[in-house]
Amino acid sequence: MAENKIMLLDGHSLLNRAYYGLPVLTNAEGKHTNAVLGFLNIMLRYMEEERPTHLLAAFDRKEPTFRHLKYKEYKETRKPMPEELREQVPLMKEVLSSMGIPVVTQAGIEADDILGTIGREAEKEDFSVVIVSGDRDLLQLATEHTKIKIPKTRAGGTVTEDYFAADVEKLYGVTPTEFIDMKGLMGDASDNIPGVPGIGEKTAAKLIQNYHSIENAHDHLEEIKPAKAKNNLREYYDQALLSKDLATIKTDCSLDYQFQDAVVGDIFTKDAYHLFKKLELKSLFKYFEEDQKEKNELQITVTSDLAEADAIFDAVRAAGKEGEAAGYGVIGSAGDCRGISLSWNDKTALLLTGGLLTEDQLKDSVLALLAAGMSLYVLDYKALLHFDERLREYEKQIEDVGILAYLLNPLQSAYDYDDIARDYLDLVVPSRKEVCGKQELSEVFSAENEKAVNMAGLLSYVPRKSCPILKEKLKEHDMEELYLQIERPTTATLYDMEKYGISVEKDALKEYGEQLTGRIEELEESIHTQAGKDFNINSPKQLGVVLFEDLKMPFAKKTKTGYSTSADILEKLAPDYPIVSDILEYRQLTKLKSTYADGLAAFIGEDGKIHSVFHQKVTATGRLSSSDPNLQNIPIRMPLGRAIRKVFVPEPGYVFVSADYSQIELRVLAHMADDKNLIDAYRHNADIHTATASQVFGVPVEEVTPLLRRSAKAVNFGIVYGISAFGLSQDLNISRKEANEYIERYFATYPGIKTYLDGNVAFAKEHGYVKTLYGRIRPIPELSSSNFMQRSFGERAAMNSSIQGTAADIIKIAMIRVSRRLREENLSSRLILQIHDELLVETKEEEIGEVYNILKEEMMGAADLSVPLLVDIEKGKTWYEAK
DNA sequence: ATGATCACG
DNA sequence: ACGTACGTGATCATT
Repeated sequence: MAENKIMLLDGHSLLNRAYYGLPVLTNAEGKHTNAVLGFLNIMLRYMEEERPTHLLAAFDRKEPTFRHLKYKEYKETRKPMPEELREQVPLMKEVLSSMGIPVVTQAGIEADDILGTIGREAEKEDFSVVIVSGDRDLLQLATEHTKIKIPKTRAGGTVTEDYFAADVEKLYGVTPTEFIDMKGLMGDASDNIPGVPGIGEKTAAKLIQNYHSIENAHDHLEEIKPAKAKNNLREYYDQALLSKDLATIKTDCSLDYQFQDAVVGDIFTKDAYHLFKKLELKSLFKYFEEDQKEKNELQITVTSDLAEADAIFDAVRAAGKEGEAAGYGVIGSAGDCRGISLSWNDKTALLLTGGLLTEDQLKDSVLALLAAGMSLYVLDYKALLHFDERLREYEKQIEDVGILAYLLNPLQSAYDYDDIARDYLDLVVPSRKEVCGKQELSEVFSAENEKAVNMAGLLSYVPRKSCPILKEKLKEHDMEELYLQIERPTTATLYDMEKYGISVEKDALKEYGEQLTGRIEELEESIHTQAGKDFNINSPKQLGVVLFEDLKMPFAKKTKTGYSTSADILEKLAPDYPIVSDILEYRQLTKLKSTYADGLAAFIGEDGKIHSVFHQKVTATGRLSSSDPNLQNIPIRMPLGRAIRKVFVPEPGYVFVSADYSQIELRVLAHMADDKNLIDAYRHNADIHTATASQVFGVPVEEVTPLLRRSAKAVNFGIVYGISAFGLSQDLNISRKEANEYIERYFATYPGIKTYLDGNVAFAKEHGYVKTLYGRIRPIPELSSSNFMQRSFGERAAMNSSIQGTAADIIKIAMIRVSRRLREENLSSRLILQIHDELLVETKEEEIGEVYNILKEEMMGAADLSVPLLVDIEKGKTWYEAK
């Protein structure tokens, strides 16, 4: 018969260790989960290692006191537990209970004593015992049959120290019992055990090795060698005995528990699964997979037979006639399509290409479903437009569940089928990565690959099942109009921009890069000469050492890993050190070379164009983002960088027309805050930074100096970012006190702004999110943090998000209307880029006038605010000239 | 994979 | 006392 083995967990100690070992982690609701996750990881690992038959956790009854906190004279020395950890204690107990693991707590008995008592009782019952704790105090409980496991976080991973009695003796030279006496002598500051003054670890170990107990040592007081130890032991004998008592873990408490309850069963229960799901402990989902598999496995019909496919389309169409919608997904992409996935009623089918069934046939059949009035639910509408752009004609019959999920919570990192299944269907399914690895589904797909078939089925099953749920939630949050009027129509616009791309003059770009290389080599040599040695200038680490150690420059500021060598620090040093100016220039040029000259060149396609990707489900605020390459951060501020825009050119017969909103965020703020003063300034078409300077600093407009204007501009920016004195002081290189005065004067000038921002933060604290003018939400979990820094961040984000988000909403409206006008008026000009507050239109030369009008009208008219939305328009033969 | 840095709005 | 401006993506160095 297998031996019984019980594993005892020191609840608070492990939670504490896990909390400090892992970075902050929260779920979408803002619940902190890092300690819970860390605890579970340690627990699961040790269960694997030890294979215990029994398992339980001990917690202190009340506050996560450490031992002896009840002695109030020591209380002050103990730091209070951070709120983020405190809130995880009840959570952890709930998690353990859900896994069927007993949580033992008892009034007036500390966790240590619970562990000690149960450990000894278990030994008596012939269990082998494993006690897991982050606290070395527990070592006194080690015996021949009781092992103490202490997890330690070291350089990323967790390493474990295992101690039986013999191991304790080997390490300290004393038995576990003697360990208590040793501790009584040396004390423990972190545990508030006073010990004997002047006796540290060395002396304590020697005394106990010789005399085996404090009492016996005291009996042989005269023999004790170092006079200091002798005298102190005499003088502090009572304190030593008290300390010993404090350090002793009780093993004879009266507890209410039964070994039977601690028998390890299936810990991955349905309850645990739901709790993990709520907490978004994604890394643990895999443990449930085996159990859940049967429930998740879809009944999928797989066919590439033409007649069978027709029958399926007929069935889908029939469901459509009944008012049902179908889920739709594609295996592969245009020109490389392995098949499509359809879900309707409770059926799922894969129609594979091959034989008589072709990609075009499948596309046509799906289009026919739409033509018959059927609605389709999809995971990624833009991707499907790339597959078959005729779908755009049926936009109103297509729902993009990825977008819906993004609107409901824009903070998620992904909105793939598995994320939506998990979040809205309570379904844990293998992720894309698990099924395909680094490859595409179309590459690994075959009808025999069960996992791939299942995943392909999910591509239509998940959107069909989840869409009604998502739409209901969208309604609850009043975001239906945002979705229908703004988000859904935006998708096709982005598709168009991706498809058209932008032409780039390859040779000019190459020459630009070569020009840079020449200067970079010069600088590199100069820097190495001045430094007196060769080093990698691109390595902040090496650079920091050269500047602040070798050359002993001042203003050394540390980052986590070394000295900060950021531009704002280097700029302060540049006037005094020529090498620093060279480094700054070097940095600038290598950035241009690697990211732009070389980086962009790698994306030029056979058509001579760059087709960047626009993301609609990425940002927290509702802005778009761009990648592969990012065309929203092409240089413009510095002349040399700006020059790269010369290589972006329109197609022959076209010019670029660029239209950008003038200070849209500040105008949005003026409107939303309804601040009379700021609204007035905009209505009078004032230079807003000058007007702000004049009012804030109390000087007539004519007397506003460039410096004052610059300061006012920084304040205006700061307001939009969620003002902070520190941030402003950094930006303007002034003292924090001065920055504070600027801010106060600003708020005195524009009291409506202050009221609005405060109100926004208050709303966010109450609801956990902020809203834009068009109802878009941005959750801000940091606001409930007890950590000052995080909470402050949350407050700034609350102030900024509704402004930035509303501006983003407005620009999307403008984009939709501009592309609609261009299309409806049968113009050849097309919208090709959006850079947050700017639209770039590749404009046929004969259409310049019309395009100007369309841009002005639609951008200015995109929103009806209490201030005018001004738009600056320019045209040019390159992007450089159009700005 | 993560952090530092820097390009843009 | 705490230590930062808001929102992105790309690159390089380093673990």
